[in-house]
Amino acid sequence: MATESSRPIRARNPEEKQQRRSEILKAAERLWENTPYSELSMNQVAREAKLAKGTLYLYYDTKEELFLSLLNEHLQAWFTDVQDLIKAQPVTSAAQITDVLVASLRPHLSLRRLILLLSTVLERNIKPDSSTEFRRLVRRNLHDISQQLDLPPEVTFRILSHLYALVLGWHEASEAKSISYPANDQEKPKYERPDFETEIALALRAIVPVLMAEQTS
Amino acid sequence: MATESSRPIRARNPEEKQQRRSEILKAAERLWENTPYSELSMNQVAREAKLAKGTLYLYYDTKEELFLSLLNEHLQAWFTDVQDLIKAQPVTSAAQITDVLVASLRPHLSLRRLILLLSTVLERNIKPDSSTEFRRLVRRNLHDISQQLDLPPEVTFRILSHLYALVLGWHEASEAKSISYPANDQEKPKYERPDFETEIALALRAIVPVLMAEQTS
Amino acid sequence: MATESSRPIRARNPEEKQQRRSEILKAAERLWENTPYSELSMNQVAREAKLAKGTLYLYYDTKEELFLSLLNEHLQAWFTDVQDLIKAQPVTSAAQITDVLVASLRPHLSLRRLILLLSTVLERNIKPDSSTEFRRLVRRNLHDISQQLDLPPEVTFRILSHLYALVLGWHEASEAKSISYPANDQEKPKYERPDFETEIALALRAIVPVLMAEQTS
Amino acid sequence: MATESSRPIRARNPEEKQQRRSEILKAAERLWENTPYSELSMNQVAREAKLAKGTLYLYYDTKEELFLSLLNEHLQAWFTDVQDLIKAQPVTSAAQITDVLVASLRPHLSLRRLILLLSTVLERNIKPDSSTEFRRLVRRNLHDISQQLDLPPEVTFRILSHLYALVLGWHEASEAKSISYPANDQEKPKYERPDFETEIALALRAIVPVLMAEQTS
DNA sequence: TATGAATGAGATTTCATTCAT
DNA sequence: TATGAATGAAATCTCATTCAT
Repeated sequence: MATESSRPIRARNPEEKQQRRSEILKAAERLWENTPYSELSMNQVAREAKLAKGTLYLYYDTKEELFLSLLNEHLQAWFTDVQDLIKAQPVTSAAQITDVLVASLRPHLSLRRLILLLSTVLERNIKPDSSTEFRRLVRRNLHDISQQLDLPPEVTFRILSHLYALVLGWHEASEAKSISYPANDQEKPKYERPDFETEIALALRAIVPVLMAEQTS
Repeated sequence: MATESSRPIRARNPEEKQQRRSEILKAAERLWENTPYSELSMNQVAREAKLAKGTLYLYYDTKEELFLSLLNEHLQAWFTDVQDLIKAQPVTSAAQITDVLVASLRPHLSLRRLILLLSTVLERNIKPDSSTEFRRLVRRNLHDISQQLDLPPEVTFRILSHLYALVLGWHEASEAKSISYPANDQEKPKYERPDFETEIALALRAIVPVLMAEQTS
Repeated sequence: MATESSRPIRARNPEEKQQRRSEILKAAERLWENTPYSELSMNQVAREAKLAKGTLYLYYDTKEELFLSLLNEHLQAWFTDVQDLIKAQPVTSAAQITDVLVASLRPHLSLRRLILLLSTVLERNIKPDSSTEFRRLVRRNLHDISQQLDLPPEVTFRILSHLYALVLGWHEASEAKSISYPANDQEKPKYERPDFETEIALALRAIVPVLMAEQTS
Repeated sequence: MATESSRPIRARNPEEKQQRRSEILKAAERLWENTPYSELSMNQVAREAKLAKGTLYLYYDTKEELFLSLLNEHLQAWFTDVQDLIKAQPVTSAAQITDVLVASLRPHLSLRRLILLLSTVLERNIKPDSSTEFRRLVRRNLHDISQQLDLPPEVTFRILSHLYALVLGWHEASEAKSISYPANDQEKPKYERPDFETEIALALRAIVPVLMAEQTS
């Protein structure tokens, strides 16, 4: 009786388990929004999910698996957004492609931060299975998008790879507070801190035509 | 003689201290070449440098400071390489600039890995001083290079920012073994894994002219 | 079965936790019997208790807390002994009180050594809570004893304070090997090293009547 | 030239060395007045003495030796005071002896704190030589005093031993802030904190006659 | 399945002491 | 003799992960 409020209901069947995984993910998500990875402990996630630390490990083998899963979610959400945008309007020219891609990124700040993680932290402690699943997800969406854009998959792949690199690189260069300026720093930076979207748009607009041109050769 | 191996020479004057810092850095460097950050312990660095653990902390306050310092070294080495390359041959066109920059990166694999670190791990546990020093180094070299290239500093800054983003982004996409394919994976990637240098060259060649053109407007 | 030696049983409910605390205390106790405080490391305690170092810190915040707890135990044991002795025989005269107190100390060598610690080392690194708990223990027992002796609490308090001072002072003067005589010392001490019990008895026998007399005035 | 102000003059001959020892002792003394032993680092002593840490160790082998030396000084000063007091007025009765001893302690707070140290910390890390020297000092003064008081040395020895025990014990009970009451503690101690001098006087007054009487038996 | 105590590795700090210069 | 860098042991703390219940 007293236990009901203090203990979560046991997840017995697969659906309940999936539900539980999802709750954990949502908890991690909430914390991730305003906590950097290194300061975000499994303990906190457990507390936020109202579960015991050990329970987390029934659903995710490692901290990295948990965050890779989070990345999966966000990536899928973004892929969906991209596809929706393409469906909503004709996208054929290089400029249109660029615009759609740049616009699609706007609401996905968390994804951008997660992508940085992938490259460093998430490399380790990942089961081959999770890694395979991740690549499968990317491949599947890549394929769908290349069909929608009516481009050869190789070209789509390179475009998105460049986008990925730009997102990863520019995220850090523009938004991360890393090596930040102390409040009283006399040597203020002379140049504007570059804007994520502007620079990515500029770069993509320059790159995409080249990639599209290469296919014909 | 026998003593030589048992105790390091004491670093008394500033030069010797700098020397000792440098030795520690070299030890960290050797380990860094084949050990990921998270598996590289201060204990190991101490052993490799043939110093006591406590001594390390006389020279570097935290693990992060140590690696930021390593990044500093590599960055300076690269900046020097870039400047040497520019001196060695006329570099005026966008294509020439791109070629020089791309070529300069070739021997700096460690730098590329370190840059990834900066964006995630090195954000934390860094004294404002170290952060300031880091930015000063970047600024100084940026200034020098912009003079050599006879370009407005803002343009140089943006070019290098794009280079930075591309390095950061493409490093991960091409060389990192992250989310790697298990040996027995049936689903071999259909597309060639993109090549770091090729893609960066392609992108930079497309971007630099745009940036140089913007200045006149 | 084989597991029994590799991992301690987990302390889940409060009683088991108290049990675990007590085991740690017993381990500390065993070491304390033949190791001076400064040479007794938390590492050793952990090994002796067959626990990981970190586990110790789940139960005791600092080395000082651990030893204050040890003192608590011993003090309580002694207080209990005193009360049992008083119950066992009529104790009314000053002489009887003295005899009981002196006799009660005999088996508590560890307590005497701990009391010395209290005055120097244990002052530091103690949470207010622990300090309060310690004083509460003293007060409670003081109260009980004064009731048993049918003396005003103030008198009991002063008698025990003198006993405390004498124990602290004479412990050092008689048993401690401090500033000990080297084996080959020509200057043998001319006088007998005073005996702890004799001197305390002598002093207490002289003091107690005075204190008891003062109450009537 | 510049060195003169920044470096102490070299102590070459024995007098200069003694002088240097004395300076170190004075530095330690100044710090000891308001710093507990455990918080008083050799580094601080070195700074206070305007010497390098290593130099301290040319004059004192260990931290304990240094503080034993400090104790020596204070003890000698007190012995001298006692002897001066005895010379200044007739001291024959037990009461007079007690009064003189109690009065003599008044200005020697530092000594009282040092005596506590002796019993715990100073036991260790002491060369036999220092220990011998310490006992020699005690013996010499004991002898002188017993002559002045015209008492058998054994009796003087026991009286002073009791005094020592009382000082040690009551110092802790009355002055030390150990296990102190937090400011907002509701459970204020019901009884007055006993006064060092009052209690020692009371005890000594009761004990000395007994000891003096025993000699005749 | 759920729990949270236990683990153990590693980072960091402090400090008495040693030793090359 | 004087120096202060180097040592190394120990305390402390944090955290991902494991495992007995």
